[in-house]
Amino acid sequence: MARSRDEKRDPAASLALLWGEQGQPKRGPKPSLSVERIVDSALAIADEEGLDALSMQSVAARLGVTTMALYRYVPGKAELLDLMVDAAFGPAPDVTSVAGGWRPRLEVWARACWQEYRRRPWMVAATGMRRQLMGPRQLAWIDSALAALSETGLPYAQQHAAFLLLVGHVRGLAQQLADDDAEGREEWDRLTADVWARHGDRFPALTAAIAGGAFAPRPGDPLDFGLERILDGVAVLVERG
Amino acid sequence: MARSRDEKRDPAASLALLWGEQGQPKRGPKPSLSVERIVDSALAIADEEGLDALSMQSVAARLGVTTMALYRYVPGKAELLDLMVDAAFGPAPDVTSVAGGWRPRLEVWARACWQEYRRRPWMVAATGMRRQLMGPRQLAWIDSALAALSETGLPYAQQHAAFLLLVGHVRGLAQQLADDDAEGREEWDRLTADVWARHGDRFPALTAAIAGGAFAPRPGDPLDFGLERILDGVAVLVERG
DNA sequence: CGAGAACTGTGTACGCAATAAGCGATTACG
DNA sequence: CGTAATCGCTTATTGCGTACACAGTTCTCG
Repeated sequence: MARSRDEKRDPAASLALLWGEQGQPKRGPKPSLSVERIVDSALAIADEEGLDALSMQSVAARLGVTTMALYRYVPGKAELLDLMVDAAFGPAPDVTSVAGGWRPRLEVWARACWQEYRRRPWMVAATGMRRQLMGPRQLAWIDSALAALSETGLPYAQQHAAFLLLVGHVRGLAQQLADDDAEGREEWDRLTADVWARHGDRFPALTAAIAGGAFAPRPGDPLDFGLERILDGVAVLVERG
Repeated sequence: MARSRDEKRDPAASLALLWGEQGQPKRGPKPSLSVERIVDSALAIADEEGLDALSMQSVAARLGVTTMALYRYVPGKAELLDLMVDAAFGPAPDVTSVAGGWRPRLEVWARACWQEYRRRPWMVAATGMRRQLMGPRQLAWIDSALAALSETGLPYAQQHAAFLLLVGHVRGLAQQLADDDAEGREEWDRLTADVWARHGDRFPALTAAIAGGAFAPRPGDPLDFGLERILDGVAVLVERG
């Protein structure tokens, strides 16, 4: 029930690849490829042409080999995606060097995370479809955030919950804005306005909000509002503690 | 550039379908299907077997027609998904009847929204891949939340931002827990523990958190923590007013 | 040094998915 | 009644993921 998405995926194999735990072969011809080169090509394709353009064939073509050659290095597309997801993020920010306690550190972390999602918009779609696998990069980011949170003195359970809250905000925003810079934006706005003219009267609160400019593009980083609210909320909890 | 996901999608057609704006035919044989029946079948398949099992063929088979028959009613799979996403949510909660001002109302709203996501875990994946389209159900939910938020007296822009924050939390949590009740959970934990034993020393904060039980399953609704934090944060803003 | 085992990239082929095009049957309007 | 619109269906195309077997390459062991 509802778990079919993992049916063709081998998490153990992904993890082994992720942590470099496959002993390299002793005999046989020199490999002309490597897992790393394959992942790099896949990332390049996703960056340049979007996730839809990512296929075993497109990756192979970019590397100048046959499609099936990839299967000597990677069990299948699902596992390749696992590797991409972990590799997509840059190195985790070193938050311990930020002065001012947990709050500014978390802020720096959140902004860095946000930057990564903005840099690779396809990540939202890629991770939305599969359970997250614990790769080295992923863990480094988590570790970095938890390091900042540990200074709150909150119980560990609440630190974890706060972390999830923060990531949820970043990811949610990334999804919200995933296509906002794209050229389809205009058509979208036109269509929405059209729907609006036709049926707006059925939604009074929304009508008022639109009239009040709630949906107008605003200057500044869209991350800010939620970030401040969340940290305020955590601060309330810390002080109460 | 990263917009390929919409390349094969006709948002105008989706909207027309969503709002029932396609004049019904005058001549020709009686249709044996309807858009509604198709969407219902598609929802049933997604609910029972997951998003991966959703194909034009599976929908058609469930309805006892050929695959191509569906194309008389729906332009393509992308548009069918648009319809599913809007139809997946039940009617928006009537929040105006909740006593106590904006805070309890928003809380009720968020919990209702959370329930909907829990009921249809595939929604996270389905909406993660495509820009949200404004369907009637969708708009009703948004309207409901904005109605509650309008009582904060905050500027409309901030009401909107607070709304996004709340949805982000709900969605983020839904994704986080999407497979948690599934039978694959055990293998997952085993693999993660294994990775942990091998490389845990590289992540001190994470190690401490795990030792402190940060990742242990906890009683109570996982939504609560973030919900309270967010509302606390908004409350700070309101009082500061 | 020579044999075979381990490993490489490749060619071919299968099955599934989305969907374009065209066919005969059906039905309301003029 | 005829004709145009519309139905569901058959057939064919395209692209995908991947199983399988083959031929060449390199290391290890006898």
